[in-house]
Amino acid sequence: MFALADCNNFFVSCERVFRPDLEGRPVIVLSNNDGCAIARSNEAKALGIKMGDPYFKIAGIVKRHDVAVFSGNMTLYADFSRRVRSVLRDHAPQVEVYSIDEAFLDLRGMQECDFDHFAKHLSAECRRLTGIPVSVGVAPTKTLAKITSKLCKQYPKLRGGCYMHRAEDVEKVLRKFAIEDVWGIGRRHAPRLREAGIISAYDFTQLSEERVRAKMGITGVRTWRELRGIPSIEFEHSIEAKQSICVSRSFSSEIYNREELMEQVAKFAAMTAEKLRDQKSLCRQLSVFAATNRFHSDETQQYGNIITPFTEPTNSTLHLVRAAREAANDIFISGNGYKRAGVIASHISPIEATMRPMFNAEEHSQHERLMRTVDAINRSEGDAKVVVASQGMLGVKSYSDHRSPRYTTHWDELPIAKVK
DNA sequence: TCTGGGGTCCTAGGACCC
DNA sequence: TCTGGGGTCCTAGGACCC
Repeated sequence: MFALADCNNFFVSCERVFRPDLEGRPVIVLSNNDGCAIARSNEAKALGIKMGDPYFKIAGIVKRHDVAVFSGNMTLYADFSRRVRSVLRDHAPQVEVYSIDEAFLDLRGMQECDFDHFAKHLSAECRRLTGIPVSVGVAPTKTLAKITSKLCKQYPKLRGGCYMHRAEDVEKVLRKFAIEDVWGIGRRHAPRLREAGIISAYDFTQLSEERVRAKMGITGVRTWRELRGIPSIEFEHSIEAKQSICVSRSFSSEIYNREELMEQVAKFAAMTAEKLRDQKSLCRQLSVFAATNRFHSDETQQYGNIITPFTEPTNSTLHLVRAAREAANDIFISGNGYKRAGVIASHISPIEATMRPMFNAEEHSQHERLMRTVDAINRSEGDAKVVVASQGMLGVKSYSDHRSPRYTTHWDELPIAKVK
């Protein structure tokens, strides 16, 4: 058996932990730059606010219904995510962290277990110890566990946990489960399937394997098998290092100045280098892009993209910032307004498995020490205390007008600290 | 005025090799 | 006119996820 533990309306739930007055009220959390709604309380969903709705388009609803609005506070959410994971690890033999708000549990080591009781108990423990409501679905495959956890959200009677395994129960649930809501059926295939009369998850299971393979390839077959109760998606027991690392942002307003674009991109490169060092990796390639505002169709459009290979694998802020600035300089065209930019590190390998450079060994080790020292200072004194000068002294050019305090990680931001 | 960010896997086709 | 066969590696693009 597998379980999926899924935090309900996660970002909203994090905000509510320190704002219990918002219980029962519509709440949304916005993406970077206060651009789109990326998390909604049930009350906000009921008002018709959709995932990804631009904030300016729902401003009317927000005002009329007094919706509480928050800018994304990723530091806070990451800390709550860590707390929930810690509770999960205390209750299951194996945990696979799937996203910031979801984790699979491998329960194959727990043969003689009342899984329904287990699911409800785990949900209650997460709530008690972290304040976050979590839905726990247990089923014979990961895909079915996903569906089961959605049931928990739909039916409060299940008290946050449910075990689904009997064939007749599975069939009953799948008959009512819309095909487009199945994990692995995306926006591309769902309409095609619907046209072919495949409306429910159950309909999909009744197709022949050959037909599924022909239409959707091996990934479709996996989903098909999982819905039929045959585990076909691996449980990932260990966290692999990322194969690519990307830092990108939209800006609060277009950038028309060459040096300003170069500084912004340099910041992204510095953040990328830190992430590489955090996972003890090196990269052999950096790709830099900068794009104009795609929503302004009357203006000159550009999507500039430059790939820089490194002769030696690196995770040095100095190397990445230099490459990023040069690329941004080459992409920049005077007169264009850049609304979004980013960098992507790829061809990533672990530091351990990488050959030491044959030349410049001395310089290389000094460089490593410098980066270690910078990381140590920034960890203890707060982010970006030490930066490369060519990043500029300002932050990323973006709005976050409704950000809550980082209650659990930044003491100085607590409301009480400001009272004195 | 205002429209998110960060990943993975699969597949087809080209380059290249013997 | 005729113009092998098979294998690997790499890459770009598509589809999916939260």
